[in-house]
Amino acid sequence: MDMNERKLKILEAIIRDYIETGDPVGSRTISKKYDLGVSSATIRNEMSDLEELGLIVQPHTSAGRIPSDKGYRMYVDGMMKRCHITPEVEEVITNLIKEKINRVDTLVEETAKLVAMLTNCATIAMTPPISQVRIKHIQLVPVDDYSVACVVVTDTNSVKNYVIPTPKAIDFNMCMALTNILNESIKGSTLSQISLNQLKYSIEEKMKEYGDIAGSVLQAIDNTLKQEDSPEIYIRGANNILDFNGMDDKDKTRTLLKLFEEKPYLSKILDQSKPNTVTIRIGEENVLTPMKDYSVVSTSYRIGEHAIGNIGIIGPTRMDYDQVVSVLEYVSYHITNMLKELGH
Amino acid sequence: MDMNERKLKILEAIIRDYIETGDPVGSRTISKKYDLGVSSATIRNEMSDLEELGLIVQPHTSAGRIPSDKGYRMYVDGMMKRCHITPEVEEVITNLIKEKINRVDTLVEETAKLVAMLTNCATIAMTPPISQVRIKHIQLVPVDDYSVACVVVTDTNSVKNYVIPTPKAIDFNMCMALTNILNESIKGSTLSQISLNQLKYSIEEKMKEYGDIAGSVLQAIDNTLKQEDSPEIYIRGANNILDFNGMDDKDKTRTLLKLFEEKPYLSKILDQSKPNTVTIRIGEENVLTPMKDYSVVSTSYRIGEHAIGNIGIIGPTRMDYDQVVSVLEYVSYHITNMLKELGH
DNA sequence: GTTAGCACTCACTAAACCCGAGTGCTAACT
DNA sequence: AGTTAGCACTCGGGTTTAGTGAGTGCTAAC
Repeated sequence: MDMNERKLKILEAIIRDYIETGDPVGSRTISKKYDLGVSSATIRNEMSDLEELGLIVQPHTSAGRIPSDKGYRMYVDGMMKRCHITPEVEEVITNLIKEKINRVDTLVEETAKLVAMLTNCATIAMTPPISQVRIKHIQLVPVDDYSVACVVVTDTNSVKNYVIPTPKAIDFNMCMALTNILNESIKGSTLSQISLNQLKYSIEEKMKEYGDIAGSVLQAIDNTLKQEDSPEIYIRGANNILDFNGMDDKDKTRTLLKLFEEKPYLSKILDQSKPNTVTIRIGEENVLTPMKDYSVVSTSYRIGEHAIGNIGIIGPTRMDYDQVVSVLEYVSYHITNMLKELGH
Repeated sequence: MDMNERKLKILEAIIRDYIETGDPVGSRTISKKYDLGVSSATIRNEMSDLEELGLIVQPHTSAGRIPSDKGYRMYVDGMMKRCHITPEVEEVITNLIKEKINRVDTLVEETAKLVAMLTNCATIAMTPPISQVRIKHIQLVPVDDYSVACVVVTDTNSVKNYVIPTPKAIDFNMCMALTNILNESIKGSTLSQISLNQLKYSIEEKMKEYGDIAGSVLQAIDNTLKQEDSPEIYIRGANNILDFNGMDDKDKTRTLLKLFEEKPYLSKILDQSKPNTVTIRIGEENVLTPMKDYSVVSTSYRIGEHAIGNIGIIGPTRMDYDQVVSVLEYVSYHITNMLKELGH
């Protein structure tokens, strides 16, 4: 048995209707609401085939059909339509980006909020990890005898700081000296391009008067930056998960809420997305077990050439894929665009 | 009609039992489980009085009684007992504090997590606002022509940065010059003690060669610091709110979840707490409307003399007040203690 | 003032029941 | 061969009914 034009149409009708209403959809509904020119009996036969193909399932005998993960997959691969972004939304987005353009962190945070509002899904957004963005300025500031703050200004105009324990006492003058040398060496590059360790010898050379301290401080900085290369992660619209499960399932809701407090896990969820496209993982397609009950749709935006941030949503497998994908595409496209100049 | 010894005992029994079981408690239960030496009929009469006094209520005829807000109030005011912190918990707390002592931010975050775990309530914790902590070092770093980053190292060894738009172009040398002067003036003080505006004239004097730029930059810094004087706020154990309402009430749960994404609101919740004590607001006692369905228990910890951070929990009015108060007291006492040296 | 006894209330549960949406199958029709 | 009408059957969900038991309030006796 094979797919044919009519089967596809019926599948699409089932999915559209189910996404809209949330009720299992029966043959009669389709023959009435969607104009296929055949009777419900014929549709019934086709539906029986679709079920055999694993594209739809029956929650129980004598109920209508609902799409399976595989059915949704076929839908998003072939039948999904981009949907229209209303002018009002468009305006909100552009304003948002314009206003916040100087603060990438808050821009991303606000974007997450917006996407959550538009999609009714829990939205995760993260800034690029520090190692991927170009560094405009780096500054060491003494904190106490055995620690310095390393302040990094990126070309996205966000400022990060790291408190770094140093192996040896370090004073203000030395901070300044090291700051100067560091800036000369790495200004305009990303940390993933330049390994601080490579600089070690040349810097020890230049800072002879401080002995081997400079080198070991550098080492400490390198370690900390590598360890704490974690981006900012925002989650917004968490309340939407209350509608995902048939409310019976408090345990699943709880599990999600707990995960939302684990930043490393959130970044794992978004890691799945590939650059320049919207990635959709439906139900069982998800690698991470707790996500197997949901769909994850994610994409990325770029800042300049290298820096890549992610944004994505978690929602029920029964979600309005058309809309979600449209929103994400639109948002990521615009963030990337508006930030283009910053990263050249 | 008046309270007497026996009525108090009965009230206490009702509250203890209800907190433990969650079921409305009847006269028979009390006469069996708690040894008051009188029959259920007598207790019944007393309960009728207690109800008249507004201390307990009946969810419906022919159900047992449950405490009212007023009843809980009488309980926490007079009958609550500190409860024992188990040695294991004690160890966890001390280890936590020892490990994280250098990073006040993460210390507070981890503490919130711990408290959430121990109390099964949603826990909010916040660091002191920057204006309250002593400043160890302040550093201006150029970001682009029209903005500088102001990096503030506090005597709690946490580092904050603020990106500040400047009215006029500002270069590296000027940053350094201003940095030096600022440090001389405000090192060791808190921003609430010293108004940057006071410094304006003396600084313009010292930096004559830059014209009035220094003054206006200072102004900009002052503005930003005042505006963004917001502390870090952490919320942990949000999932616990799923157990607060009788699951029927999805709306209330949703409202809470939404609020948890509004940092200013969270800080408002904790603002209610008075220094050096554990503050308890039961149900209707809360000023903030959405909190009127819950109890908020909060306290503060100190860093040095001035800096005050808050930590508190939101839970159902039916919560184990004994335990919650004990945990909060213990935790705040220990944070304050361990951080004492830092803030002298 | 305390207690035993008793009638009454009412939420909650389970069982019985009905309804309707939906299916699958068969037989007839094109 | 594909399509359709007709029909028996299934089963989830809602409604009704009855029963149960925890708990109260009142009264009368101790």
